[in-house]
Amino acid sequence: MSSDIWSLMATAEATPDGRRGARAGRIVRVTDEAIERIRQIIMSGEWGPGTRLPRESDLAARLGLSRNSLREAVRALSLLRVLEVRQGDGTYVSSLEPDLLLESTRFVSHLLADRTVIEVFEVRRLLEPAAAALASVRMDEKEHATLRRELDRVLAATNVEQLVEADAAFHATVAQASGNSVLSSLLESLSTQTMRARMWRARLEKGALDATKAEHSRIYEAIDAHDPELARTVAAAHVANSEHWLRVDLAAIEAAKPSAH
Amino acid sequence: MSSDIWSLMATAEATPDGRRGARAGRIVRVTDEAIERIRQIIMSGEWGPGTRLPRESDLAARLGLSRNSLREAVRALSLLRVLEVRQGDGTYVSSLEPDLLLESTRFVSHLLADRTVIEVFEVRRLLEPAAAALASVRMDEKEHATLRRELDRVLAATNVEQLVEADAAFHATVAQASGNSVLSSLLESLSTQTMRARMWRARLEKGALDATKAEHSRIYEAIDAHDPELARTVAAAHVANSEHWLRVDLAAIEAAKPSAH
DNA sequence: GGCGCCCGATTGGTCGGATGTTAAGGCGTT
DNA sequence: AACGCCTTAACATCCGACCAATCGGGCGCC
Repeated sequence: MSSDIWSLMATAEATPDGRRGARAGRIVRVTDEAIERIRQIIMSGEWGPGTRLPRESDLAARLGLSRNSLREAVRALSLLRVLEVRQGDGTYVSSLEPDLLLESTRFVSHLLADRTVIEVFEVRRLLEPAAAALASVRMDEKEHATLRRELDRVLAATNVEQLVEADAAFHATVAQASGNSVLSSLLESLSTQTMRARMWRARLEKGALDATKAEHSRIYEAIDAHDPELARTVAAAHVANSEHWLRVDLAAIEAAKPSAH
Repeated sequence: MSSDIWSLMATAEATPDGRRGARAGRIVRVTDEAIERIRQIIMSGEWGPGTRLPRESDLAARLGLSRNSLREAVRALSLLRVLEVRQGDGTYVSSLEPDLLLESTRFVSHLLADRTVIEVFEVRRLLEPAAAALASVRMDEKEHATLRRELDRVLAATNVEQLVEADAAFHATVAQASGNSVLSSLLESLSTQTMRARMWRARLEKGALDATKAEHSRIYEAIDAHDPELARTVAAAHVANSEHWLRVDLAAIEAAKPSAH
């Protein structure tokens, strides 16, 4: 029923002999239990952002497992940006800011299959216009100047590499100006470099470069005019067009394949 | 500039003596390098979904590190649902389906601070109406009957636990019926149990139970009528109201706190 | 043919130790 | 007194080896 598998993990106390309570016959790996225990401690507030954890051997003793197994748990939580390990110093709870935590989403989004990349794009189509609309009313003078520079870089770019880089920076600036860090982090996580490269490659080949650059100008102008509805509209149009070029590239790849049976 | 820190990791070949190329003086932990190497191998297509990896000792040798360090890397990728480890059998690449990969997002969303939970909700407000609209035109007869049952469970629920459970199931059904697995996975990841419990608790205390149940009925009816615009509207209203009750609960918690300095 | 036992393969977990890195405090110089 | 160097203790990093738990398949027995 409930799909929150982590919540189902046993949270039984570690017994003195190091064995864990195998509730209902379900065996639990000590490392997974440690991961869950640490998460619980953080969620309980006992360890807030920036807290320094006990040193590995002490924490291993407290959780009732070996240092090596604990290290597996710490490494996993470190990849999720929940913990921050500094060699020679100690292990700390990260700031737990959304942009940090949602980096893990970026990590896995690179691994999505071509089929699901289209679905990712449908989600972007929902988020990007909202971010542009928010940015148009919240953006201050400083961010404004930055966006103008990013736009100029997009307009000046000529090859795929430059285009991808400038395009990413432009959209990141808009997203961050939305004032919603979850929204901007999610948006950045869902926009991978490979995806961007595909789109720009297709556009270059089909001679759609100037049209796309013009779309960026329209977004900038709408935000510059503090017009949220216009910003929403032009951003939506831009994403829809981007999706089109992604499909073009995907179709080209599909056609090039020898197509198994 | 570029925030894709993983891409910046050195991908130098492991040298015979096990040391890694410390390019530009930057030290790289062997485990982090192994994580990146494995990701690269999967992205290259050499290891597709379901592929069985070489056994730990062989893979450790190939990547030029010890079995213990490799296990840290495997454990981390296992938490991200990229790898699937079966004791006594072997380690496999997971299906890499979005619902699996995005579970990591659910894991970290539990750790977001109260302040950012509001931001999460603003994102849900963007996604939920779209999911309802999609569901209203794509949902088939079977899913339809399921949704009807889930609605009845919501209407029959009386305490917070039942409400949270039934509510989660109802919205999950709608999201999955949208036909976009990325959208539904993201939506589920952003809706934590604690968040739901807070909202329902506030609604129970303020006597807003029947009104909220009616909102669920409206959503069901709109989908039943295959009316996407109506579904979008009632879903948006529902999320907006939910956000209101979340704010009520957050304010109550804030007021209860002794307020530091 | 079907059932059950056994064995090889593989991951799970632990231990002890050698090594490199870091922060902090003491000490000398300026 | 202020600054910079050096020592030292604390800590994470990494390794090799060992045994336990588990799974899957093969073999033999019924």
